[in-house]
Amino acid sequence: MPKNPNETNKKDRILDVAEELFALHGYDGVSIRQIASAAEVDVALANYHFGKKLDLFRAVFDRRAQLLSDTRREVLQSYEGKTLSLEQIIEAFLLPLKMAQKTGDAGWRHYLSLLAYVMTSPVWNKELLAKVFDKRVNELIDGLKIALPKADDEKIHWCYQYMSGALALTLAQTGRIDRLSNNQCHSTDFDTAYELMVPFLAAGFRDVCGQ
Amino acid sequence: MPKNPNETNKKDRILDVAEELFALHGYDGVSIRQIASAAEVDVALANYHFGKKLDLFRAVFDRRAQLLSDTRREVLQSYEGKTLSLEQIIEAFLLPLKMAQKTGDAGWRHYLSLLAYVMTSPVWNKELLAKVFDKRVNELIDGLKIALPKADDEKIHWCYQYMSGALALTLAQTGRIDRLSNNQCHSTDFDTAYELMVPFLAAGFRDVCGQ
DNA sequence: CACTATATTCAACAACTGTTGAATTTACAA
DNA sequence: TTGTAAATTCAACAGTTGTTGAATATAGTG
Repeated sequence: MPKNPNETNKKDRILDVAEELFALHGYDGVSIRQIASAAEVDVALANYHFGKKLDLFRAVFDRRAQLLSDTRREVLQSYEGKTLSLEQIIEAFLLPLKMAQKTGDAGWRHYLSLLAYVMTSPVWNKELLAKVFDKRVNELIDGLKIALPKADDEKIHWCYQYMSGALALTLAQTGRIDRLSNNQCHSTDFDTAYELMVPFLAAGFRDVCGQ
Repeated sequence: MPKNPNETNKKDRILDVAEELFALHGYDGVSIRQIASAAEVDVALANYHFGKKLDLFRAVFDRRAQLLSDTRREVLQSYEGKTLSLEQIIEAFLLPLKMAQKTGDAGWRHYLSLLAYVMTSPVWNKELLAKVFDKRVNELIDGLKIALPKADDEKIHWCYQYMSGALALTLAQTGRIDRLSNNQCHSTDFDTAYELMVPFLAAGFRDVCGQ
């Protein structure tokens, strides 16, 4: 029985299950048979719909990546013309945290964990992130340069990486913060993570990148 | 021919090669045969020295983990009695960045990438980090509570996670900052990463955690 | 030298991997 | 109903996986 009883479409079921398992165990940690089995589907069906395993992985990644990148563009365009504040740029970058809580479904949570896996992997990083996200990211960095005019490029890029890392570890939902805090904090609490991360990062940017 | 021509000990060669390959492709992305082949060693030898694949992975992780945790303890003990400043706590946490540059060898760089892999993985995180690192980490968090007396525990734990993420992505050395900056910045430049990360994080902590 | 423990290799196992072609079922339009 | 394309299953392939037991080599000791 599939987790979402409304989900009778086998093609989508394969994507959903693959998304969850890839996020948890990585690309090489999951076999097509495990995915097919969990989706209650024949092994050959995944191949019929998505081709090779690598193509299935790309399909899983791309499904929500485009939506994420597009939403980021919309957010940035809503400020059209006006100069973006530092906080607004950070909020646009942290948008993934907002995506999951809006719908509230588990699929997005799994996907964001997968996104963290890709962001922190030396191999996937190069292949997958560039295609969909780089254009928006360059816009964000250009915005940072305007919002922090006194900073040189090197400092901005390093601070951007710190921001990216803080986001990635939160998206990963490793459960570590739950353990370290004796269950006072929860990995899945993206609301609190977002509320505190914005001022944390803004203060860091201002301190390192002047003014 | 092994990369380090002085390294004739096959047992150590297996560890070195496994360290590099596990860091790059993850646990499931590397086979024992690939490791043995790269180390120019028979497949069965890895099993003879380290047992099962999982034990080999643990051996690779533990080799430098203990040294890292011990060095952190020494740093913290050197301040014995005195109250730690926020910057000193952050510096103790960012110690891994210092370990690699001190020796300058590639082995540490590979290991830190592996550490990032473990830190960001939902499964390894739980199994490996707790054993060796949790004691020191709790000391660091206690230090943060003293250095930031007005902050409640929840905020400190979240800020700690942001710090942890910023460190992890840097340790991962994904090469993304190199591409985004058009090779102005380099993933392996731990010196610059450290110099800028300390004030960045300190400012974030102070802003979110009062004082 | 002979003895012994350690180190290393060889050959093989059963299980699992991704992938495919043909057969079968289902959905749907004419 | 018949015809047709899409969806799904079945069975099988060649290669790879982790692991092991026996055989051989090496190093060090008496």
